[in-house]
Amino acid sequence: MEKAQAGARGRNRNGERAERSGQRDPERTRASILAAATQEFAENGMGGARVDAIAERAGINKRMLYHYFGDKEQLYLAVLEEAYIGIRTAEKSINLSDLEPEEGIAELAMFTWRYFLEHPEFLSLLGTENLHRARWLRQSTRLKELHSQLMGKLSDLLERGRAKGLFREDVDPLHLYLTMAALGYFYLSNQYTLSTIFGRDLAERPNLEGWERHIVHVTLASIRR
Amino acid sequence: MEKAQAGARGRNRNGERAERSGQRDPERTRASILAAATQEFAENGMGGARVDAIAERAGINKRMLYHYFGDKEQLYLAVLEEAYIGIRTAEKSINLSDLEPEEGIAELAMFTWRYFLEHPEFLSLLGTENLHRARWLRQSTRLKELHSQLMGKLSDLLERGRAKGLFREDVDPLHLYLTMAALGYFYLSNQYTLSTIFGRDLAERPNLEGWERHIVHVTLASIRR
DNA sequence: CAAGCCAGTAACTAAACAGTTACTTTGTGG
DNA sequence: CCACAAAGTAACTGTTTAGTTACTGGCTTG
Repeated sequence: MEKAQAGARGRNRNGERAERSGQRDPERTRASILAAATQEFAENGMGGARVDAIAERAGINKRMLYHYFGDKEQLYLAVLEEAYIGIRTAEKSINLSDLEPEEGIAELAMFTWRYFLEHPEFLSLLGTENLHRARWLRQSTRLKELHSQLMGKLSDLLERGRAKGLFREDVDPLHLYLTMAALGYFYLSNQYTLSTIFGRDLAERPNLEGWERHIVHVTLASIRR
Repeated sequence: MEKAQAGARGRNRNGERAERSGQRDPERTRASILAAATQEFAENGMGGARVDAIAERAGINKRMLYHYFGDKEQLYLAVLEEAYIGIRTAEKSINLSDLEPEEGIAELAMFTWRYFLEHPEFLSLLGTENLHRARWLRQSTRLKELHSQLMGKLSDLLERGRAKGLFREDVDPLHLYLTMAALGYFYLSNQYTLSTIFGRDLAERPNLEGWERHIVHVTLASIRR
C-alpha cells in the first residue's frame, strides 16, 4: 500500500520527471485500461469487444492488460463491478428525510432516470450481462454483497405515505422499484429501434424532459390510494 | 414462384423419395438456416454468434448459408426482419371492437406482455440491435414500411375512453405504448441480473402472474382521469 | 433424353483473435 | 550503488473465424 502510494505520486531524487506524468504509474495504467475496457465492452458487448482495441484505446501494451487483470473475462468482470459500484455509491448520497412521501418517491424516480441518462455505458453493460444470463454477476462475491440502497429508502417512503393515508396498503417495494427502473431503462436502451420505427427522435431534449415527467406521473399514479 | 412450389412439395416421377423428406428442398433448407440463426444470434448477439455454429445447428453445410443469405450480416438482417414480421402479424389478429375502453387497454397490455414472455428471442434480438444503434434496422426498407398495428388500436381506445370521460384528455398514445412495452421488456430482459441482486427468482410462475397484473394496473392508472 | 442450372459437400485460405514468450527499462530498499 | 522486483515493450504462436474454391449429384425443361 505505502509502496504503491510512494510510486504513484513519484517522490524521487530529482522531482521534475515524476511531476510531468512520470513514465511509470501502475495506478494510472490500471485506471486507463479499465476506462478503455468499459467503453469497448459497452459499445460491442462481451462477444464483440476486442482485447487489442482496448489496449489501443488505453494507450498501453496488450501485455499490461493481462498483467493487471488476468484475461478478457476477468477484465470484463472488473468493468461490471466498477459500474455497479458507481450507481450504488451515487444512491448513498441521496437524502430524503426532509421530504414528503410523494416528493421523495418523485425524487427517487428522477434520480434513477437521470443516472441512466448520464451513464449509457451502465445500461449497455446490463444488457450484455443479461444476454449471458448474469454469468459474471453471479460469480462476483463483491457484487452479491453490494445491496441497493434504493430499496430501503423506498420502503421507508412507502411506510410514511401509507401512514398518512396517501398510498395503498399492498404496494410491493420491489414492484415499485422495477416500475421506475423499467420506464427509464427501456426508453433509453431501446431508443434506437424505437426512434427508427416511430420516426421520432427520442433523444431530443423535449422528448427526454417529457418522458421524465411521465415516469414521475406513472410511478406516483401506480401507488396512490 | 410456380417453380419453387413444384420443387418444395416434391411432385416427381416416383413419389416415394419426395415424401420422406426428399434429398433436396430449398425452402426447408432456407427455413432451417433461419431458425438456427435466430437461436444463435439471440443467444450470443451479433458479435458472439458463430457462422459455423449456425450451420451445425441447422444441419447444413456452411456453403449453403452463403448461398441463400450472402453473408453473416445479411443473414442477421433476415432474422431481424422475420422477428418483427412475427410480432406485427400477431398484432393484426387482435380484435377489440367489442370491448369497453378499459378492457381493451388491459387486453393490449396483456398481449404485449405475453408475446414478450413467449418470444424471448425477439427481446434478445432487440437488445442486440440497440447495442448497435439500430444499424441494420435502419437499413431495412421492409421494416421501415411495416408499421405497428398497436398504435392505431391504442389511439382508437383512448378516443373512446376520452369520450366516455374515463381517460385524461392529454394522453400521448406513444407514451402509453412505451409504458406497456417498458414494463414487460425490462422485467424479462433483465430478469437474470435482477433475480441475482434481489435474491428472488423473477421467472417463477407466481411472480410472472403478479407482474402481469401489475402491468395492467399501472397502465390503466397512468391514463385514468 | 440431354443440357444446363440449382442444391449440396468437403477441404481450404487469409485474416483476426486471445493469450504468451523473451526481453528491456525504471525505481527503490538494503 | 547494486540487486531485485515491478512496469513495460515487441514480436510471436496456435486457434478460431468468416468467407471461398473446386467439385459432385439431382431435378426440370426444351
